[in-house]
Amino acid sequence: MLDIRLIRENPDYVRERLATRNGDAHLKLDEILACDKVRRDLETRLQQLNGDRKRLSKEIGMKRSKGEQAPDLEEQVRGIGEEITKLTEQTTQADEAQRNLLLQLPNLPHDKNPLGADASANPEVRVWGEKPALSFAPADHVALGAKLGLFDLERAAKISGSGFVCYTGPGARLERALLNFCLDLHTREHHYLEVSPPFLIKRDSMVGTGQLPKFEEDMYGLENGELFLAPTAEVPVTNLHREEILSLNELPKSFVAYTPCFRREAGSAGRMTRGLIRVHQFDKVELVKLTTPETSWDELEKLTANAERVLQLLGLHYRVIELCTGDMGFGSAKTYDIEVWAPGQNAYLEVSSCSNYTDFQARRMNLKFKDAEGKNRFCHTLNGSGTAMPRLFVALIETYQQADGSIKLPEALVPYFGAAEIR
RNA sequence: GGAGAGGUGGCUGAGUGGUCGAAAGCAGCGCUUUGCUAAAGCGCCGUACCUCAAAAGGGUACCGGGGGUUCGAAUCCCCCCCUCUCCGCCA
Repeated sequence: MLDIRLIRENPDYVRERLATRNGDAHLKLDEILACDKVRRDLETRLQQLNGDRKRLSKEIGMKRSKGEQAPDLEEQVRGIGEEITKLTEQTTQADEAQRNLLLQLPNLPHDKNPLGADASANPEVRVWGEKPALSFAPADHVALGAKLGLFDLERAAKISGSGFVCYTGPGARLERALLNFCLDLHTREHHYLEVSPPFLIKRDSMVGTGQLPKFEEDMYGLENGELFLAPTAEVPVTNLHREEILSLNELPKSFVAYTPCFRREAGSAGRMTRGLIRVHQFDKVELVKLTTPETSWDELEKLTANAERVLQLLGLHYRVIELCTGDMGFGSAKTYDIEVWAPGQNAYLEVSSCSNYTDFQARRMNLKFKDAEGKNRFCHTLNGSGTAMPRLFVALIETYQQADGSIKLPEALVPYFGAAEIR
């Protein structure tokens, strides 16, 4: 959520920054400013009336204690009270209207972000490794999975519909190995605190990280819309400290969490959805940081490097791209995507998206910290997947496939998988 | 699911209709004194919003959340949420 004061004081700046995004958010500013004006006028009048009532009621109390009556005063205050009731209602309405408008606005992109309308304008930041030179035509992960019995898409569809996967045998074991590998790496070497959060999330928390109110159709909901299946561990983990004031010396806070993620993926059928590439339920190991505004940009670089380390240790070729203003997610001020090479797809797959949300989520969650001067300020929040499993799984088996259709696993994974190859 | 107890400022904890935004203690910040790895004394010490060009200042709201009674609610009434104890059920 953007700061209403920033909007009020620098409307042109905010409008200009929002206009670099896709969408029409920048056109809503006038409506918000008008609403803000109405709200403040109502509030000022309401406060005057409350003050009057408070003062006069006190006077009545004093007279009563001296044994005097004051029927005329009481009548006057009663009248004020009726007006207060009316004004309170109007003020509450204006307040809610303003908040609802603000919740529709995306975050301001960072001033230095590359400008652009869509993914084609995303600059490549760096590349690690090289495309593996296979001496044979690489098989696609769906074919490899069928041959080696790694997963069963048909039967998963029988149980739950299309877009679900059931890992089987060595596939299920490989999935588990990857999760444990990531969790161990981020806890032991990168010193993140592991948390295992709830997967069902209240509406408030979904609003806190920005999934709601705008993107309800992307979520799975239960209990008449009061609970949602977590679309990413970002939601429960970032909300851990909502409504809290953290002390300076405990920041930055770094969390790593494994959760399954549930997404409707509404409207994305048909494009790059083959096999495991885009499914309704997938496992992910997520990184989350709560920082001060002063350190958040450095921390984003570190978090991204931590996420990249997973691919480096697994020997997977990848590239890092920076998202241009038009391609960035709703709450993000700056995002790096990590895309891993998948030979069977002959394409890069996004496995990790590392974002700085600045104070956008913190304002929604009311998450603050006490700075060196003792003032309370909003935290910055960051998150990035330390990797979405199905796609990592795809890149891994496609990269390490052998001519005979078996898979030779990278060194780092062998202790987790318990064998060096799958055949 | 049933019965009971409770929810007050960073923490502990007073406060049952009016001068209570709220005693006291602890923690924190500042100053003074004494000196030595600390003590004592004094002062400050919630959040949000409104007002003000800004600072200073002023104001309003907030005692789990919402509604009600009343001239006036932390305090009385109703509903909800959460925590704890006991019982039931169950992995």
